[in-house]
Amino acid sequence: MVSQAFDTAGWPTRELILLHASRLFAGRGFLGTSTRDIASAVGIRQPSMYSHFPSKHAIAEELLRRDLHAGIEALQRCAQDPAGPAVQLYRYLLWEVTSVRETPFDLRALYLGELLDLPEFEHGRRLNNEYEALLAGIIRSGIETQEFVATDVAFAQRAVDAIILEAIRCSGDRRQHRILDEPDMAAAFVVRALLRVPSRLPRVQAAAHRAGS
Amino acid sequence: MVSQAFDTAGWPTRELILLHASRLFAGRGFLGTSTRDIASAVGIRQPSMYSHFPSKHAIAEELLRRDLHAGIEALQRCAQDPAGPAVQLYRYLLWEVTSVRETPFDLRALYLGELLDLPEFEHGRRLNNEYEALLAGIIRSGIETQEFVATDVAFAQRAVDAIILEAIRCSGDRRQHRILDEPDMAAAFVVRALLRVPSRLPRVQAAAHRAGS
DNA sequence: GTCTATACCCGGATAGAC
DNA sequence: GTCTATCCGGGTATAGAC
Repeated sequence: MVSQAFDTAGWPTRELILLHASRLFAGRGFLGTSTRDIASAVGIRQPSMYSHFPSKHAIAEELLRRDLHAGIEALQRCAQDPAGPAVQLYRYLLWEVTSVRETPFDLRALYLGELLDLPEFEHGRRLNNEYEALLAGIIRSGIETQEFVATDVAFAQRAVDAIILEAIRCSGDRRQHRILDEPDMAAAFVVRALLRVPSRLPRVQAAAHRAGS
Repeated sequence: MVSQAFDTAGWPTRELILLHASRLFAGRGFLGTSTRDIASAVGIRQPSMYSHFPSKHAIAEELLRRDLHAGIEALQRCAQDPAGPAVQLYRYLLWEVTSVRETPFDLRALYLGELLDLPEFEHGRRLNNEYEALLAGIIRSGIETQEFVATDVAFAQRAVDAIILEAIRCSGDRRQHRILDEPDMAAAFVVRALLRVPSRLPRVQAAAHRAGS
């Protein structure tokens, strides 16, 4: 777990708190990380954090909010693509896995741990539901137009989520490069499993890479 | 999160500790669950736990050890099947998802949270590596015999892991029945995505269900 | 094996000087 | 905005009676 490789010179303290908190949460969980750990990673004293965030909870909430807003926007954008559900889904997965690879934040704790189950993260849960509904919409339309196999929508959505979450898991290991967090591999795996005619995959890929990716 | 539905009458205290601890870990994480919470769920006082386990860590370790031993055994058994890698993988997934559905323990925190990253769980990490090596072996042989698509072994293994982990995630929600934790759906999704000729899936399924499932 | 009592540390958060 | 000092609750674990 190297997790640096980003130039943090000149970042405002508030951003540094978000950055280091996300990485500490990833390693020890939200509840396992203390505000003292975060402050010490940033290089300030523990009470100074409270000039930037009213509570530890607020730090995680902002990380969640930023990430889910970006995901929801990307999904809405992809869902408008006239090339149909398979290309829409492929494009979204490319965007998501690329974004996970490139963000300086480590988002693992937000979705893999207990965080979203804690009662105080009601707002994050609402955003997450909105996100999942958009994803389910693309999948449903693919099943209805018979571009995808006739499978249970909820099941297919879970399977897609599973691959996205695994990409998030891998992003923590910055040792191994380009495994599941290789955007085209992840997107191809999912779309191939869903396409009614899997041999159409190369055409879907080509369409997804054409135009404003 | 209802999580009961099992008759715990007559269970020894030690087993009750494991049961309730697993469920509390699932909801608040290992580090977020206190020994007081566990004791109170079992119906004893907090120090009484130390007659059964030398530490909180030892409780999680036993849960890990039991689950990984069972998984490793099942993988070894499936890997000997003469019907080939696709059937071996399909059978193993059936076993795994069924086992996740039926166990009274809630195993989510063991694999989804920070637990395996904590330094004190070195033994669990070793077992987990052994488990993953066996799974990778089946996948590798499928790629070598060209029953599976020519893909990166590590990538395919991650994808299979992703689906198993999602089944574990779903098992917590005992509200929604039979979604990703429907054994045949999970197994079919994975094997279909890996088969070089996806139309062979029905034959693989039939073979997997024949004989000592 | 279970209890009460307790040691001792570390958690989040606040007050108030600079 | 950052600091020192501090409050107070809750954490794991142990001692020792029953």
